Amino acid sequence: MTESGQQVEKAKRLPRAVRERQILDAAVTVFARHGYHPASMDEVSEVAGVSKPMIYSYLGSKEDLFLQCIRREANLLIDTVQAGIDLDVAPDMQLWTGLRAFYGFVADHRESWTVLHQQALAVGGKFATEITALREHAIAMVTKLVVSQGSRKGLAEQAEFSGEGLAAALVGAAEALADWWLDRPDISPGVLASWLMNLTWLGFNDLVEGQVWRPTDA
Amino acid sequence: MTESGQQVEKAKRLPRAVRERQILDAAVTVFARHGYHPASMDEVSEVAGVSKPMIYSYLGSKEDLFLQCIRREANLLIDTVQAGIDLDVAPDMQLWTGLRAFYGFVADHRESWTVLHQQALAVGGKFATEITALREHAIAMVTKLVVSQGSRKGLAEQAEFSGEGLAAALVGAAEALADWWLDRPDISPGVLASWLMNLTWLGFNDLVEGQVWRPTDA
Amino acid sequence: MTESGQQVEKAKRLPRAVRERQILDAAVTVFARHGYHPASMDEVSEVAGVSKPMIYSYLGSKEDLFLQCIRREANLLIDTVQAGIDLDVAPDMQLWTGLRAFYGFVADHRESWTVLHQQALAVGGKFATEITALREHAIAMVTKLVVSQGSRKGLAEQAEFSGEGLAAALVGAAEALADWWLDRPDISPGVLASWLMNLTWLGFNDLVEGQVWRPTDA
Amino acid sequence: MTESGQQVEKAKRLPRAVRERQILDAAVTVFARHGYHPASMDEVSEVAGVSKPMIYSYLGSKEDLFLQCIRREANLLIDTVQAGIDLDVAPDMQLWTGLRAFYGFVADHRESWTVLHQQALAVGGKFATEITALREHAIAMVTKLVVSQGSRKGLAEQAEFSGEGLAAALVGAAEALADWWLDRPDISPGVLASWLMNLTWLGFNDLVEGQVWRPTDA
DNA sequence: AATGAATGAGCCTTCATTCAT
DNA sequence: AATGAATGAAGGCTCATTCAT
Repeated sequence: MTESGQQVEKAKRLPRAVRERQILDAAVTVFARHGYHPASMDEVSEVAGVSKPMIYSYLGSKEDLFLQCIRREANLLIDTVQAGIDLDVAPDMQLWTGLRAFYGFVADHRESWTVLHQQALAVGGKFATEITALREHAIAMVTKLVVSQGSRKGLAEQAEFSGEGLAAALVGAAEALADWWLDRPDISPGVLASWLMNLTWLGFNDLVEGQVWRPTDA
Repeated sequence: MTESGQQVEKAKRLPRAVRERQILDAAVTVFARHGYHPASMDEVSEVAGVSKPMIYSYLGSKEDLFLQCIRREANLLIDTVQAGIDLDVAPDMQLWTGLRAFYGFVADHRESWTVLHQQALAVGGKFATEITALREHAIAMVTKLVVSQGSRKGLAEQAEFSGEGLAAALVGAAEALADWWLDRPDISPGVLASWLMNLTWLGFNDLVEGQVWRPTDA
Repeated sequence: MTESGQQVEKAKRLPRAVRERQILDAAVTVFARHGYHPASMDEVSEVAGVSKPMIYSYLGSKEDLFLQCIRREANLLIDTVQAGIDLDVAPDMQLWTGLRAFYGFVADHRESWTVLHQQALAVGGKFATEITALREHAIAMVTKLVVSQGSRKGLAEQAEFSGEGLAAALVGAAEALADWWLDRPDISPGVLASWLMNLTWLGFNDLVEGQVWRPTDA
Repeated sequence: MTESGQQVEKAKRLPRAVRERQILDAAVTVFARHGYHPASMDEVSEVAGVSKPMIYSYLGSKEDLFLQCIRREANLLIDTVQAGIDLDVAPDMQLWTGLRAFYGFVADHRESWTVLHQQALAVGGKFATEITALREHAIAMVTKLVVSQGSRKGLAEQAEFSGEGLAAALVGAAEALADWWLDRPDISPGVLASWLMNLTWLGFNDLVEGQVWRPTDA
């Protein structure tokens, strides 16, 4: 009050775009904290510092709000991973950089990851559809890498294996490791990614025999 | 009438244990159908064919009820898998038989699996704790196999890998594959288990080069 | 307490049918007092001496509740009027007795009449449909009387008049007179009915006998 | 720019009177569409193409707005009917021309009629008072005609009839016929008016000439 | 042993109304 | 003069839980 004429106590009357972001941020926090159903619009409005009618006016119903949270975070995840992949290197390195970017995202956006991974699926309906699409996106990316590696090695796909199945397993392993990681924050994203590479790309048996997969460069 | 004090005229009046099973069965169905929060005690009582006060009298609150569902199904899962593992064979075969038993359980108890895997975690609190314990049980089992295989091969655990981390990833992959499988019922449990063995035990790269892991006997 | 062991303070735990009647009675009162939209379920529950969940459990939503009020009162009105008509007398006397019964109903059930006449139509939707049906029932009854009187007098219906239109006007006049009457309670139902008979029946009789009023010029 | 200080660049900035008319027009439309309570100020502002604060600034609260709608439309109705009556002709012709003008108004201003007849009464309070006044105005006009016709015929008002009651019935019949007419637009206002004249005036004339209908027995 | 009857509490949603620009 | 931004207050509806029979 002595140093600055600027009063901060009333930061009201903000433009719509800003408020919408505030609300979505708050919603992600609250949905991550309680899950969809137990989360109350009251708590969202409180955390956002905005009255409930604004939420309804700007973002629509609770369902709409949740959906927009999911979409925003899902897109952020996709963009982050895609930006982290170096397309000019060998398939294994592409996978590794993608995984590293993925774990980076999880570390930087724990709430987003919680909402996407633990909450949205359980609710079902439109939300599960959205998450399923996200996962299928990931599986498709991994499948492409797997197939391209197969080609490089001059191998036609073996009938008894499903590239998509393997990719689904790999993606599931990556997700599970992310959850496991949440309580062990002292491990770096790169290390996690390496574990997965060694487990799935190289195989446990090779590991046992002393072979280790390592990033060629970064 | 002379031989038995039990009268037949009361089709009701079932012994407590039977009622409790009826109720738990109904609860699993309803929780799998809607998830914990949206599920209503009314629907449980309706599906169980039992009035609501009986549920409260026998099994306690909604939270208690859900907890007992989880525990019953978790124990069933553990028992089923444990019963499926042949302890007299090599570690890889133990893992394979365990996985096969796991997928058998998922196929035979879809509702149980849905409740355990998709719902309980999302609710958090005591429930998540319970599920986490279940998963840690699984991880511990797998870790033991992994370590024992390492010993057989005369290898000290390498510092840069966490047996538990690898096991967590493997368990996660197995769970993810179970979900992926729910929409593709034409694949047999054994085949799913083989995929996982090849992906994690043998490694994708070995696969590509023509090595394939196969069950030695069964 | 000294004179009677009977405690009246807690008249709870009544059978469903009784509660339903209590609730409907209260609802008619409240809807008549405020109209459909401003009426609150809270007030209905308060007037009924019953908690809100019972209303929803027994009668359904606010819309359902209103609809059932309308239907109950409409049927009561129809039954009352029909019971008041002596079918063995001449058409004019049938009309008169019907009107007298109608005004008797309005006098005895002011709230019912208010709900039926002033509120239900204004709300529109299903409710207006219901009221329209009631009115059409009344118009049909009157039309029958009008036509039978025409036949008695040996008159084919004249093309330039619509029996239904005349009946609608007559019914409207009767309703309007009922409203007008609400603030002048010292007039007896029979007198009101006589007024209407003199205004409309005498005119109608002239029509039947071939007299027609026509504009003299324009 | 030299001749006029008014700039053309502002398509907005309309004079207050114009804005008020816009708003009232929109309000009549919206109130006719939904009724008073379900109508929202948002919809009014949207239909009017004017922001909500302007409505409050120019016309006050929702209640004020509705009241001014009613008053404007009521005055329009009164003026229209009064303008349609030829005061130089016989009473029956005056009534007929008045009715014709009334039905002309209903045909030309359905929304106004809906608001006045179906909505305003149901809301009660000030609004019902306003409508009651309108109706009493109509009844007074008709009563005057009725009495003047009685005088022309040299008849003192008979004690057992209330000129006002008869007029109320006639007005009610006219209103009811207007509603009935809304779904049958192929009939001309003049024909409707004729029906009413035949139904009520002929009867009234008999009354004036001493004929009285009486119940034969009860 | 078993249940119909009953409710306190809370949540989603909307609306009339005003403030600050 | 004109409006986007903002909210207090209230209403419909549901649910887990218990009481009295």
